[in-house]
Amino acid sequence: MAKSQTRAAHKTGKNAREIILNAARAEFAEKGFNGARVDSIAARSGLNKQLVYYYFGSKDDLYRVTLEEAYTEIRLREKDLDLRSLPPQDAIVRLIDFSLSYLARHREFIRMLADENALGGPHVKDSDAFQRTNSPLIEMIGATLREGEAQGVFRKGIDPLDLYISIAGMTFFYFANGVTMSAIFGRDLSTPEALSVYRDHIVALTLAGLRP
Amino acid sequence: MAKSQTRAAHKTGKNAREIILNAARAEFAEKGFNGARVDSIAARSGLNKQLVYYYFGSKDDLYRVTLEEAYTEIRLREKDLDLRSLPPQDAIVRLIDFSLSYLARHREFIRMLADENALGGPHVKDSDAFQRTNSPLIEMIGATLREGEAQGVFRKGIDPLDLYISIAGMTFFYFANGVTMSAIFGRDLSTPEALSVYRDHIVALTLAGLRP
Amino acid sequence: MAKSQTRAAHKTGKNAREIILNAARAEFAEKGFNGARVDSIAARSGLNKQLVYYYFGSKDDLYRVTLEEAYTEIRLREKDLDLRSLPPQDAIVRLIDFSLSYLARHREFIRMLADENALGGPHVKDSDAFQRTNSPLIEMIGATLREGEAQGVFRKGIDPLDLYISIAGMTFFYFANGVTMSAIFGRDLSTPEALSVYRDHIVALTLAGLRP
Amino acid sequence: MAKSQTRAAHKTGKNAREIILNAARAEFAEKGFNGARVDSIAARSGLNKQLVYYYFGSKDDLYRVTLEEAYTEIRLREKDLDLRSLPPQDAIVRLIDFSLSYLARHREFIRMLADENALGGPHVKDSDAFQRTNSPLIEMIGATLREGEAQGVFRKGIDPLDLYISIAGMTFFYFANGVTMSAIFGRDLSTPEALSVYRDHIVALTLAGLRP
DNA sequence: AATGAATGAGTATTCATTCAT
DNA sequence: GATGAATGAATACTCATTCAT
Repeated sequence: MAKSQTRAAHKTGKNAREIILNAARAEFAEKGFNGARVDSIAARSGLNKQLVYYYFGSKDDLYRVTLEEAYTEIRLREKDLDLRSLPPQDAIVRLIDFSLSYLARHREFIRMLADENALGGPHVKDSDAFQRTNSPLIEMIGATLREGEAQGVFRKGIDPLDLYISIAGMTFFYFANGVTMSAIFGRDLSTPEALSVYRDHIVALTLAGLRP
Repeated sequence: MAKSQTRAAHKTGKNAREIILNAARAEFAEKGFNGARVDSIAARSGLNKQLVYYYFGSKDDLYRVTLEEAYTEIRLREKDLDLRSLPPQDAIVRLIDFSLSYLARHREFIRMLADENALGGPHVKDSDAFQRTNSPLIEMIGATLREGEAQGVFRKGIDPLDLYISIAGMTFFYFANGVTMSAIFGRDLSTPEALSVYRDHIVALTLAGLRP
Repeated sequence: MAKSQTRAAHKTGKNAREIILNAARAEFAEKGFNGARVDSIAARSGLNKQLVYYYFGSKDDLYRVTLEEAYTEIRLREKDLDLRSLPPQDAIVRLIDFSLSYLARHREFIRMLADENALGGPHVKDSDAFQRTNSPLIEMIGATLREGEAQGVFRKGIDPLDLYISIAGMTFFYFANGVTMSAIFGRDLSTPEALSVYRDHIVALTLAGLRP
Repeated sequence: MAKSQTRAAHKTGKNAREIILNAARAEFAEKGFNGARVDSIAARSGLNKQLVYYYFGSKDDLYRVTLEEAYTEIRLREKDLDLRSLPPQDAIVRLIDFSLSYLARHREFIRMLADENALGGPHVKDSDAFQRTNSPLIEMIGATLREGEAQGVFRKGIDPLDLYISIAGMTFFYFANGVTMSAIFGRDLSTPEALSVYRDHIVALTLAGLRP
């Protein structure tokens, strides 16, 4: 498989850099930064270890780039959300659903984010890209809140970043800490049904929580 | 320092096992499971590496026990919460405040939990202790919700576990992912003021969110 | 089992020293000197590790004593052979059969002897006991050969030690190197049938080989 | 010395793999599998420890390959014996002399074989190479025996493998267990004279033993 | 751009042995 | 005699990184 992937890559003109990044994302997501092996990333990519160093310089740099790419991607998706075109309450629901579905589909993003934070953020701190990829989200949420206030459906004085953090917390935590919670509370949270029930719960809680 | 710690331990009758566990908690919290070094744990404890193996058998087992102890401790504190003695809304506020202050004081718990989950829960899965340390919290929250319903201050049909997860999510995420969020949104979330503002936000959101 | 063995030992008055020696023989035979573990010997004996040191001082000394005991035992059995009471040719057959059956029953003796020799005999060299436990065998074989010569059934000039070595070689090697030989030649040498055929071969070869 | 050996190796085009194998053979022969140290093998080779793992994967695998190479070499020499070109009795003498001189010159082969068998053959069992390196010897001995029968100089019905084992036993045992035998019987068996006398003994015993 | 070979510094774990009681 | 606790010195094995081509 590795071999054919390489060949395919050569044919399609896909460059080695991108192939390595994909392999790195998978490896880092699975094992964390410290658990990941450069050898393993090379093997996953079907290329050799030295190319990893040729393109990325070090394991730390590779991790940083992988993280940046993950953030870049989610920022792109957030732009598509277009919350402003929706009635305020629908906008909040869409935001919650987007967050849940994106995280459900991108476990590797959860893993990398949790890992990076658990380690104290050493790669984020070294990166300019994070500051530059200013999220449009806070502004969009701010506009939604103002519109909701104007329409009388939301309370006044809600801080958009705090709201974002609370929504992100409720969604991220569900996936990120599902393993220990399932173990402790004896309820399987990984089923679509459990997720659907939880989604309705946080939608209701948030919408009601924003009412004047 | 190491020597005097050992001597002090001997004087106070504290046993080696406990000393090692404390050192392990600090090391694992700081570096994560893979980043932690058994050598470093031994050095922190002021004892030698072989004793770690004498008492715990392996790095994995030591991690598991450390995690179990951390859970045991939080369960003890949760029992003291005594939510039933409070009016329903006050009980929810106390729950949120407890969660925030416990996590603020026990960053090592956050780190270990995030790390364990990021790695897929390998130690939790091997442990019977987790299943046995049934949390009294969900039941307490259930009673609070029922009382709130009876008094007409809470909506019907709220699932206590879902509520717990959403509160835990909002609080845990704030601390756990603070590093990347501060970096991306350019607001320092680690100040007491920022925390206080956020606390008021989630208290308001949750209380309003529970109203009928 | 370990516990009951200890208790049994105490009841029967069997002393700890002997129990440890039995455990050591089994462990050394199974794993060789370097592969054997003092911990494992203690566990097998049902006693604790420190007693091993109390009685034997070191792993090397324990090995030496175990080897000496093994030799002492085979010397005792050799004395019972009483070759002198048999006609010369019968005596040789009895010698071969004794060697085969003793080795078949005492694989641990084979293992320890092979191991000690493979390591260059470090324990034998430190032991006075080996020199003192002068084997009666060579003298018995010498008498048998002289009697055979006198009766005209054996050639002259056969050295009893050389004969002993050749017989010991043919018998010892069969058991000692059976594993590699079975693997290489694809014939299972561990069956009673294979042993019986081989026994007849070396009896015939030796008796014919001694004829004038 | 180590350095110059490496350089010399590079100059002569000898590759690292072969250098390591030579070092391994010496170390394993001297200390046995469990007594041998990977560090020591690396030091002997003048290369570093990690290369040992790069080329061989593990200590066990290195041992297996070393053992296979030792067998491969003796098989090559056995092919040169060309017993069929000799009169039957001379062929047997040549077989005995080959066995004695090969073992005398290759003590490391004796040590490794004894060690492997004493440990129960763990490496032989994992190896396909042993089964594949079918020895030509048994067939050659078989042909010699048939020719001897035809000429009336050998008895009928002698099994070639049994004969091989008895000869191998007499020769191997002399070298393999010489240390303990010298210690017990008080005769130095390591002198050329002692060997020469023993050689004549087993030649005479075997030839006479094969007569009709 | 690409790769087989090589290495410094570590990393969890083991083990014979001793201490203190 | 007997034992739980403690330790110095290894020991097999790993891993990010670099060299040479």
